[in-house]
This record gives sequence, structure tokens and C-alpha cells, in this order.
Amino acid sequence: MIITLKSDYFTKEHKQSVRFAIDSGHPVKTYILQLFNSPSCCFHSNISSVLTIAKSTLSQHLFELKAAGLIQRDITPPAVKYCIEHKDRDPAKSLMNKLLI
Amino acid sequence: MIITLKSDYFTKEHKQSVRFAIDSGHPVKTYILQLFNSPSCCFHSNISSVLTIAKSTLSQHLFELKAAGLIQRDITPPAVKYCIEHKDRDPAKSLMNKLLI
DNA sequence: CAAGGTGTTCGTAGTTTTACGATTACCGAA
DNA sequence: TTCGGTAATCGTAAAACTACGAACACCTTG
Repeated sequence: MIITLKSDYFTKEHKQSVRFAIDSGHPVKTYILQLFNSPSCCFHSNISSVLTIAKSTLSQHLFELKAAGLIQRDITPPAVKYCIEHKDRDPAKSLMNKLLI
Repeated sequence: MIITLKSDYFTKEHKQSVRFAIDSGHPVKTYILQLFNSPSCCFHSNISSVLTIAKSTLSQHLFELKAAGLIQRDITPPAVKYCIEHKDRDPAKSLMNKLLI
């Protein structure tokens, strides 16, 4: 997507909120996010058993949520555990709220 | 997108948050949303003069923001005025916050 | 009624995203 | 060292999204 605004508005903050929102705009991603509300950690296999999507697709979603700073990964062979990442959540929240005044 | 969850999770509330988030995840839509923060109303032509996108594209974005309940339209010939729609904003906020615990 | 100004609708390319299965990588146990 | 279980990566097909211009609709004015 190539967009040029007449005045440059795409600040770092703006980009961050967009990145978070993109994840929030995907039904499966939001479903996964909700899973982490309690308990705050899930194994890949746990999530996989709840969803009908392929494991590879799930990995992709988890990767993106991690990239957005919303969850973190903890490899504990043979399984992989994902947990809430609190660090970036408050900024995300405030950005979204700002968007809605 | 055809997705079937093993347990049906796509509640009305969930769908609403996703719909809002989809809009929030589009850079131009968020840019437009911010324009309504002050003043709370803009004419189509005002927005058009700030963005480099085609007018038809702008109409589309405004249509979708309206469909998400975030803005409202007021036709005042010869111009069209869009204003903040407060009604659905608080629900949207709380849904997004809930998503982030 | 014609002309002009303002937006919307429509049809269509081009791009991006999504999901999948096959393959690969990694570790621990036999 | 081979096998079995778990998850990630890769390549690809399908679907969804974005943006555009042309055409259309609707007022208001001359």
C-alpha cells in the first residue's frame, strides 16, 4: 500500500497503534488474545486444540502477535509456551483510546 | 474468510470490536478518525484536500467508518458534512480495553 | 432547463493477506 | 543414533482488500 499524505502524519506512535489494531481486526487473532486473559499463558498445542485452523497458521498468528509486542514466547521443550507480554499493552491501550477521543 | 471455531466464540460483541479494529488498522482510516478529534465535524472536501487519495476512495473510507458507527453523515447541499458519532465510541473503547485486559 | 459543483456508486486492476500442507528443525527418550 | 512428538518455515493457491477513474446522482444557480 503506497500512500502519500500531503502532510506527513504517520508518526511512530501512529504506526504502533495501527500495528496493534491490525491484529485486533482479525477475528482469530482476537480470539487468541482473549485466551490469554486467563490463564495468562497457553501452550501452542492448547490453542491448537481449540481452533480448527492448521498448526502452521496458528504459528503464524502467534508470531505476529509476538511481533506486535502483545505476547511473548517461551520455548520449553517439547512444547512452546506463550504468555502475555505486558510491556506494550498500556501504550497500545492509550493509543486506541486516543483514537476514539 | 471462512473460519469455524470448535467452540463458537464469535459473539456479537466480538464482531463489533473486530469491525472497529479493522478500521483502526488502516492508516488512512485512522488518520481520518484523528481529523475528527478537533473539530468534531469535517466536510468531505476538507478531508479530500488534506489527503492524496481519490475522492471515490475517501467516500469509501467514510462509508466504512460510518458503518462502524464511528462517524455520522449530514448532507448539507452542496457539501456533505461528517461528524463524530459518540454513540458507539464508548462500547468500542471498552471492547478494545477488554482485549488487552 | 442547462451548467456547474459536490459526492457516491460501479467495475476493475493490482496488491496484500490468509490459510494450507509439505518439509524442515529441534529436542528428549528409547 | 534413531524415533516420536512438537512447532516453525516455506511455497503456493485462494480470498479479501484498496484504490482508481468513469459514470452517475443530486442540488443550486444562471
